[in-house]
Amino acid sequence: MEGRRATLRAHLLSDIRAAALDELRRTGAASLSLREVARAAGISPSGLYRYVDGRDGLLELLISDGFEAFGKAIAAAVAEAGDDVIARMEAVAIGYRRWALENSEQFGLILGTPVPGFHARADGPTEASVRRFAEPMIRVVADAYATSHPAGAGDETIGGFNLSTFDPRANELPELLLSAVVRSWSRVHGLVALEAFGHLAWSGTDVEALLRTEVRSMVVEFTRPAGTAT
Amino acid sequence: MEGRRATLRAHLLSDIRAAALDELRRTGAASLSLREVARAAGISPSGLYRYVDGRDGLLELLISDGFEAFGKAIAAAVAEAGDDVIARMEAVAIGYRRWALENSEQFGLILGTPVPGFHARADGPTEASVRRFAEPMIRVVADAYATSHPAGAGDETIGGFNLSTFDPRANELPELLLSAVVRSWSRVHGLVALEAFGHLAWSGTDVEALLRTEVRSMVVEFTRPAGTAT
DNA sequence: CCGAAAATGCAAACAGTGTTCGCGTTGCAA
DNA sequence: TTGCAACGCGAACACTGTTTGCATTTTCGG
Repeated sequence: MEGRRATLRAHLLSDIRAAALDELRRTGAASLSLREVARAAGISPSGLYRYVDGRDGLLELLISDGFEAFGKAIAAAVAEAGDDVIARMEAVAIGYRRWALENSEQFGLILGTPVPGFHARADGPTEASVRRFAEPMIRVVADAYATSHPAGAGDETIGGFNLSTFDPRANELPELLLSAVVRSWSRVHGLVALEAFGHLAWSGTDVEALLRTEVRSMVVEFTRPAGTAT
Repeated sequence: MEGRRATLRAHLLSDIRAAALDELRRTGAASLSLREVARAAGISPSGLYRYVDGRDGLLELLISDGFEAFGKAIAAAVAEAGDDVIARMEAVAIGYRRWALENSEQFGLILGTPVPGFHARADGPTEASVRRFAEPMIRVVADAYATSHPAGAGDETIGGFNLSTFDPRANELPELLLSAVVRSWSRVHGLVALEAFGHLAWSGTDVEALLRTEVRSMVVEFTRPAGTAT
C-alpha cells in the first residue's frame, strides 16, 4: 500500500510530463520554458525542482517519453502488417514517417540537432527507451535476412545468427546484419528527416511514394543471397 | 568610391559574422547569446541591432553562410574527383560527411531541427545560398543520368532534359531526375545526419565505408536504363 | 562651406528566463 | 507523539532579448 504522499507525487509528476509535452508541441524544444511548464502544472518554478532536475531533466523526460512513443507507434504499424517482408518494411517506413510528421517537435528533439547541454546518461531511462525503439526495426530487417538466408545456408556471419534466440538487448549484432539495419534506418530516416524539417517542400515530392520505392529497393538489395561487394 | 562609413560598417559586420560563427561553434545554436556575440565583436548589445535584426537575424546570417560554405566544400570535393560517375558521387557523399562532421553545429543549424521562431523569407539571402548549395549535387546526379540516358534515347521526361542548357536556378526539374536527386540526397543525408548527431555511436559502424557502399548501390540502381518500377 | 539630415553607438530599462537558498508546512515512521 | 525527511514556495541573482531616448559623428545638398 502506497502512502498518500507517493500517489500525490506520481499524479503531479504525470501532470508535469503532460504539461511539458504540451509546451514542447506548442513552442518547440529550443524555447521550452521551465517556468511555463510549472505554470501549466500548477506549481511554482522552484517547486518543479523537487520533481525534475532543472530544464535538462525536463528534456530527458521528454526524450525518454519520445523514444517510447515512437517505438510503440512503429511496433503497432508492424503488427498491423501481414507476414510479407515488403509489407512489414513498408509498415516500418511509413509508420516512421507518420509519427515523425505528426509529432515533429518530439521527433526533432530526439533525433534532430542535439540540445547543447544535454547528454543522456548510459544508465538513464533514455537508454532503455532507445533500445525498445530500435527493437522493431531491427527485428524486421533481421526477418528479411532470415528469409533470404535460411538456417545454415548463409555465410558464417549471418549463418551463425539464430533469429529465434535473437535478443535485441544484446549489443552484438552480426556485422552484416548491423550494416543492413543501419543502412535501412538511415534511408528511411534521411527522407523523413528532410521532409519533417521542411527541406523538401520546394520539390513537391510525394515522400510516401518515394519511401515505398526505397523499401522495395532495399528488400531487393538486402535479400540478394551472396556477396554483393564489388 | 565608398565613403569611410560604409567600409567601417562592412568591417564591423564581418567581425560580427566571425564572432557569431565562433560562438555558434562553441555553444551551439540553441544557446547562442546575442549579448555574447556583441561582447566578442566589441559592441554593445543594442548597437548590434544597427547591423542585424535581433537574434533571428543573427541566425539567418549564420544559416546563409552555412549553406554557402557547405556548398563550396562539396563543389570543391567534386572538382577534385575525376570524370568517373562513381568517383564524383563518392566525392559528394564523402565531402558531405566531412563538412557535416567538422562543422556539426552549423550542420545542425542549417539541416537539423528548425529553430522555432525562424523561417527564411523566400527572397532572402538564404534562398540563394540554398540554391548554390544544391547545385553541385544536382549536377552530379544529372550527369549520372546523362551517361545512362544518352541524348534522345531515354524516355520522354528524361529525353527532354538537355544537360547543356541545364539551369539549376530553374525550379522545374524532370520528374524522374528530381526523384533521383531527392533519393540520393536523402540517402547520404540520412547516414550523415544520424552520425553527426551521435545516433550511430553505439553501433561502431564505419560510416564512410557504408557511404561508399550506398554510392555504388545508387549508381547501379539509377543508371539502370529502362523502367525500374515494381 | 555649413547646416540639416541621416547613421551610429550606447546606457538604461523592461520583461522574461534558469537556478539557488532559506523558510514554514505537511506526511510519515519510529 | 516526536523527530525527520519531503514538500512547496517566495525572494533573490545572474542571465537573456529587445526597445527607447539621447548624444555623437558622418554625409550630403543647397
